[in-house]
Amino acid sequence: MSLPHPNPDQISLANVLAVLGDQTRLAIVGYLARNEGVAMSCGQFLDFGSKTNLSYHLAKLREAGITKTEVSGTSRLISLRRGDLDSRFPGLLDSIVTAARDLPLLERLKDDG
Amino acid sequence: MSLPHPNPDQISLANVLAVLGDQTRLAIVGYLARNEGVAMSCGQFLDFGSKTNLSYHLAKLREAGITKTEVSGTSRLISLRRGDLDSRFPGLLDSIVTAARDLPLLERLKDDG
DNA sequence: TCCTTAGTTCAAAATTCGTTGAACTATTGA
DNA sequence: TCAATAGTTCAACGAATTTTGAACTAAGGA
Repeated sequence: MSLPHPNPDQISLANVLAVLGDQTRLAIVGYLARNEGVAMSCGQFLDFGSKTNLSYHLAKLREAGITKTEVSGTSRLISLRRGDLDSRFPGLLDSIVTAARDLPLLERLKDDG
Repeated sequence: MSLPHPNPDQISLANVLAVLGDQTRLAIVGYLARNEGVAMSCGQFLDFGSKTNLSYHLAKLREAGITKTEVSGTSRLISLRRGDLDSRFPGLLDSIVTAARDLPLLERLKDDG
C-alpha cells in the first residue's frame, strides 16, 4: 500500500540501464518524457500490455528510481523523477529519451506533438 | 572464427541499455572508455570474472554493437565503437561513462589516471 | 614439432525475468 | 450499502540469462 521509492543516492546506474533495457518500459518512459507536466495514470499505458503486466513494469520503474508514483483517489499518478535522475546521471535521461523518440512501440501512442 | 559485428543501423537502443545494465559489462565499458586509444585484450579484464565468463560478456558487448573486436595474432583487441554509438545515440555513451566513473567493480582496476 | 598462450564453444545448472489469470484491496459514486 | 473503477498481489509457467568446467582451436615461440 505504501509505494516505496528509493532515495536519490540509492538509484543505481546499472539498475536504471537494466530496467530501461526493455521495450515496454522504454516506451513508457518515452511517453512520460514526451508528456512531462501532464498527469499520467497507469491506464494510459494499456496499449503497451495488460493491466497486470503494466503493474509489473511500472513497479520496476518506480523501484529503480526512474518514476514517482503518487496515489490519487482510486488511481495513481506517474511521473519521471527528472530532477533526481538529472543530478545523479547528468545527460543520461535526455540522451535516452531522444534516442527513443521513434521506437516502434511508442508509435502506437503518437497522438501528441 | 569470424567475429560478426552489427552495422550501425542495426544497433538497438533497448539492447544497448540491456547489455550495459550489468555490473560486469558496465565495468568493462568504463575501463575501455578510460583507456580509449590503448589496445585492450580480453585478459585485461580477468579481475572482472573467469576467462569463460568474460568471453560471454565480451561477446554480448560486441553483438550489441558497443565494442569492436579485432583478431591480432593469438589475442583480440577490443575497443569502443564510439563513433557509431555517438552518431546513433548522441550523448548516451558519455553520460553513461561519466556516471560509471566510480562504480565499485571499476575501483579494482584503478591503476591509471 | 611440441608446448604455451589466448580465447572460444558446448552443455548443464542455477537464476532471474516477463507474462498470465484469478483473487484481492481501496476509493468513488449512485 | 452496493456496485463499479483502478490497480495490486500471488502463484505458476515458460523463456532468457548467467555462470561453470571441460574440451576445443588457432597462433607463436623454443
